[in-house]
Amino acid sequence: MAELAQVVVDVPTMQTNQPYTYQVPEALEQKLQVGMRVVVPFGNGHRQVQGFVVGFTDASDYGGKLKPIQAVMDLQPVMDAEMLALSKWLADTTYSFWIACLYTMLPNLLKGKTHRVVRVVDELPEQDYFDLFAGRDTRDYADFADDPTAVSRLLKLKRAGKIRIDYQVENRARAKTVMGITPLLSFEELEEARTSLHPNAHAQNRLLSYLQSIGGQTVVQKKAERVAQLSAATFNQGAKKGWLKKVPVEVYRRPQSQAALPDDHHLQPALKLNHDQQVAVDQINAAVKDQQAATFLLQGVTGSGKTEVYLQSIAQALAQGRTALMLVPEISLTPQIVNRVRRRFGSQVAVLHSGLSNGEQFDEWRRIERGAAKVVVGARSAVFAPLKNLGLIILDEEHESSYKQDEAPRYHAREVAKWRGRYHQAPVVLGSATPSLESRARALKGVYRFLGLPHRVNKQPLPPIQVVDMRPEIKQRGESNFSRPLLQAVSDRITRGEQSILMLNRRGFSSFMMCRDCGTVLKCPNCDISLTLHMDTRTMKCHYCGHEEPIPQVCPNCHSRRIRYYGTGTEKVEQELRQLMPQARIIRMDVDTTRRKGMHEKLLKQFGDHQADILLGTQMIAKGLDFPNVTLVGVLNADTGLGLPDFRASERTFDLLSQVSGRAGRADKQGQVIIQTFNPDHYAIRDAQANDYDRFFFQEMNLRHQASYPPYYYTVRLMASHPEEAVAARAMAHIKEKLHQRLAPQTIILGPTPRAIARMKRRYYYQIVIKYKRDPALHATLEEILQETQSKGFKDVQVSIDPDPQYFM
DNA sequence: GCTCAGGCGATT
DNA sequence: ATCGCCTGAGCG
Repeated sequence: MAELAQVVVDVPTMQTNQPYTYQVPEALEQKLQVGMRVVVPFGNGHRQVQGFVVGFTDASDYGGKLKPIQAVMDLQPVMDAEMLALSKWLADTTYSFWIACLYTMLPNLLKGKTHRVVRVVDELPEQDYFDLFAGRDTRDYADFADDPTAVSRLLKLKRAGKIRIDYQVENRARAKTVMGITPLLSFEELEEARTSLHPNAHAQNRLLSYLQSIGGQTVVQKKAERVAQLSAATFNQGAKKGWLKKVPVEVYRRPQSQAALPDDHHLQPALKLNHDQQVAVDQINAAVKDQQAATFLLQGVTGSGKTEVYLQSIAQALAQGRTALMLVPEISLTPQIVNRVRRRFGSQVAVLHSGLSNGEQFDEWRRIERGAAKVVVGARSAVFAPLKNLGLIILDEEHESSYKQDEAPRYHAREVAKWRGRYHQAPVVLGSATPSLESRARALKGVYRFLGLPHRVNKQPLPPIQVVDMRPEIKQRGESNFSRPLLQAVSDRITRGEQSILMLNRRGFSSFMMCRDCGTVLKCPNCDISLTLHMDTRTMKCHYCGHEEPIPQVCPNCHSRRIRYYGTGTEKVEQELRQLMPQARIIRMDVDTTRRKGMHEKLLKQFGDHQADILLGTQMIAKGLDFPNVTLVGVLNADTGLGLPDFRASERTFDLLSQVSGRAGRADKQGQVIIQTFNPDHYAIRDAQANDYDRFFFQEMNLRHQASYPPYYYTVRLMASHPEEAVAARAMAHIKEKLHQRLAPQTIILGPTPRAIARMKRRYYYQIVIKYKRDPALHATLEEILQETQSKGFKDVQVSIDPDPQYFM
């Protein structure tokens, strides 16, 4: 007796964050299933919204009259039981709206668009009818949206009952189709048709033979034209004569880069494993086979063949009839690893990442959902890939902070992966050369199972790392981004026809305008941060709100002309490098040069083809690249991140330096790494130089222990904002008081403090950081705070909660 | 998020 | 008395 449906509606607010009960009209009773999207009326007026059916019930304790579901948007559920349960868990643990979690887990196209349509229902004054409707009866409300006078006139007419505003939810999820043909006649009938042909009708004759050859199948017309060497006109004639019919055929929009890959008959075979790799693969396989939801930490130095372990483990999972999911930090950054998976597993691989168009994303999702793809490679959100019967989940570079989403829902892909592993009784493999302290500590405690790959596959030593102290360099030669040893090394490579990668660590860094006379720094009018100089557009930009203004000629404060830019951006470094080495060919890679789609791949390809001697870029060049001709890696400023007010600053610096060092000399040529720093004695730099993860780990663990930070404590960050600073501060003080009353005495509450960037988008931000080991009251207290800050005492105060934050700025 | 009702001051 | 704007409640 499932006649009432529980629907989560697309109204992301605290108050509506619960399923609403709707009647199921008789006509929909057979069609409707849990996990489908529906259109439901919601609220007053003619409003309708998209929603998700999350359950059925036969009774409701709601006092009012139940409304009926208006329409079903899907033929098949878009969420199965696993995904629904996961969405609920996600909402719960990240303190987010259920509806937001549902959308996060699905392709963008499944978020319906609502249109508002203005409809004339009664005689209008001539003037209004002419001005607003131009003689028509309906118009799209969006046409008026940015014309305030028109909007107010419309509202007046609406109050007078002359017009209505209707809502329409548009389902944007459509499969792409191409024209196909299906023979309508049997072999014999086609033969019969042939006898009545004019002797000169060669083309039609060939068409008949072709139709006979495909035996009733539907074929894409373009393909038929090619195979049978016929024109579209002949097919049209065939259709007219009733030999065949034209039918739309669903096709998948495949990402362009996929076209160039070899077909399934030319897949790359597995490589031979060394002993350590074999041990790792065996352990993982055993867990897959025995359906153990174990988490493995696979720690392997650069070049130790982690990827091959992943691939062979995936192969085993497939051999067991199960599917596999492999996550990589940001896929467009690592085309090489994606291609390796594709070359091994061919067309059963689906790729999901942010560079796909909505259509491509939707189609890859459908291939997975229908079981056509059994291996999924993707970035963070691919952790929600609708694979059934998962046998193995891999997170490569598990320490990467990009696995944590920095907007709501603030989930960590690692935790979602572990959840899915438990659900499917499948192992999760976390791989890294420099595991996060959290993961390594868990491996030490036996919570994760440790697998080590301490040796490089090619037995080559890691490249020597030279640390250059910049302090004497600057003293002797004045301001420069390049030390003499680095310049010498780069110029040696150019002489030898080899290549160099130079990395500028830009974390917490920007080029800003500063007046040399009065010290005024050009700041964003909306946010409390300095504007960044962008030479390409010749503007000053705010990286937080997008505000843009021309580069000033004079200081806005003292009108001095001596206003200059300050700091080091890749553009400025490039300029200096061009001056120092006019003969060098340089490719610059940063957010500016890679903004356009496909530029990333293009620049990397250019560099790979040796069209440049130097690849100069930000962190984005540190990961996953593998160019055999690169024998020098230089880090221009190793320590800009060290000074940040963030307990993970050292860990990130160590990771970055270790990571980037692995980029030198991976083939037969000996590589070299040069790190420029003002802190040559810092343990993160020293240990990275010595390639000593363990020493870094224990030193850093010590510090975390003393300061009660992860992995010894968990952290949660609470943020509150308001256009007025005092209101934000007062709200936070109240929240702190509440936390103090409710939380365990061992729990540490830091703050409230203004955030490092205290004002953003015209709002003032305060934050509280909670550190706890175990606090049974925490979850309920935070939920309560979210509820409470909806009340009138907290008008316009926005509160957000970030569990396990990756950044504290 | 959006709408409507009720309250209030401004406008005729 | 009427209009316009703000605020808060409720949405099934």
